[in-house]
Amino acid sequence: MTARKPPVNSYHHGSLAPALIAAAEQELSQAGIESFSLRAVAKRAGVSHGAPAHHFDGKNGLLTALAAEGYRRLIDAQNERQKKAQPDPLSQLIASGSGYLDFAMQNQELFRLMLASSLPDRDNEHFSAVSMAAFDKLAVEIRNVLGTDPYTDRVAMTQVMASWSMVHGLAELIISGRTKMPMDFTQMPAAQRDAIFEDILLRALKTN
Amino acid sequence: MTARKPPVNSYHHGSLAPALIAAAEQELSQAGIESFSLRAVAKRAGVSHGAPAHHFDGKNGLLTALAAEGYRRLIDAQNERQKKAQPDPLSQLIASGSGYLDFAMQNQELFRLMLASSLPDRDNEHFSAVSMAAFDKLAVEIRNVLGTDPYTDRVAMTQVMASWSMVHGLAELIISGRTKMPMDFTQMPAAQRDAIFEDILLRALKTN
DNA sequence: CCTTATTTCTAGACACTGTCAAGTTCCAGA
DNA sequence: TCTGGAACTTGACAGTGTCTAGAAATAAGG
Repeated sequence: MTARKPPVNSYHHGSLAPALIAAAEQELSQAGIESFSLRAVAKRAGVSHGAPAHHFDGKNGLLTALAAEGYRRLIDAQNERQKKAQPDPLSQLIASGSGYLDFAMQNQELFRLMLASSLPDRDNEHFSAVSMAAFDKLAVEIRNVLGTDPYTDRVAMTQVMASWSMVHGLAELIISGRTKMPMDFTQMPAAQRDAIFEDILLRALKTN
Repeated sequence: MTARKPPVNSYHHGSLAPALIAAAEQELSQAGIESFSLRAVAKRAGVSHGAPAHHFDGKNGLLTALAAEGYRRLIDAQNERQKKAQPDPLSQLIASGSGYLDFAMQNQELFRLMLASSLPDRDNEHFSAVSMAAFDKLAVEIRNVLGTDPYTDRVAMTQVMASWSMVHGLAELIISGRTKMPMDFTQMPAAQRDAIFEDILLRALKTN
């Protein structure tokens, strides 16, 4: 239960696991998912090529842990936006979506790993817990807007799916560079971008 | 300019390129993008492991050609839906979206290759031509609904982005199995599914 | 303090991958 | 018939993830 001792020699690192996660994130953002290499991560962390497998049970295990960490930071990014927004339910929902887009644009490869890749093990305990927490967050926000609980009301759950689809689709199109030609959001003043995002995200709501 | 002769011997296949594309699609749908293997494609087509590289200039080349073929069939799937729909612009737009979802659900790995992977070379001539054709199709449908051209009118282009985001996000969430818990579209009567899809897709439209 | 167990990490081997260069087989035009 | 070039094979290469055996360090028990 006590904290790990600091590294005292060159053989035993002391706390390799978090160091490997950090190295993996650097490697992921620079090399991309498709050419992500376990051995490159090991080299980056200064350990032998077999070390990561011992801590994370293989490549998929490391990517699963990294993706779980990503979900925590996705929720952080959403909370960050919501703190600056008006407290009414609708503003909070829009802010949540804006945070989703912030995270996607600032962590493109990590976002793709979390949501568009089949490499992470979705049955993993930590991963499914934190990804369900992200989903729950949206469900609560929708409930606050509509006044009905998505988990019991089918109309509200359809609203959840619509909102999620909209924000997720927009994120995917942006980070894959597919919006560059029609309207390049990444080269746009933040205020203008936010306004368009809000316009688009609001459409997912069926309030009548 | 004459058609290729049929294969007359075992050395020269005669028309290996399309055979490799077909083999690649089988391999893709069964193994998935992440573990797609050029050599497995070669084995499937009954040729040596170096043959595919000669025709498609490497793995990326083959996947690029396959993704381009996928776009053609995506457009086919959309047209198929539209033929059965009412001729008014709004019904045609919805049908186009439904065809998009049909294709995604029936060709999950191919869809992911086309739209969520960075493996295909998006600067490739054929690929960019056919993917822009798919985009143009949506732009025309939006123009028919709104009466203004997205390429000159910013509001209309925002409408294009919203519609695309919505249908694309929904497709991604479905094929990655992320809608299974809240509402499992794949285990649903087609009519009910279509109705929900229409409900969701219509939200992207801002008609007031 | 010494011995023993256990965890952490290394090192080597294995099968597999994509790519490249060189060689073989076949076709087509002169 | 000859010759150039296209189609395809073959072998080699560096790189990958995973597995196993072993070395190095810490922790536990006497």
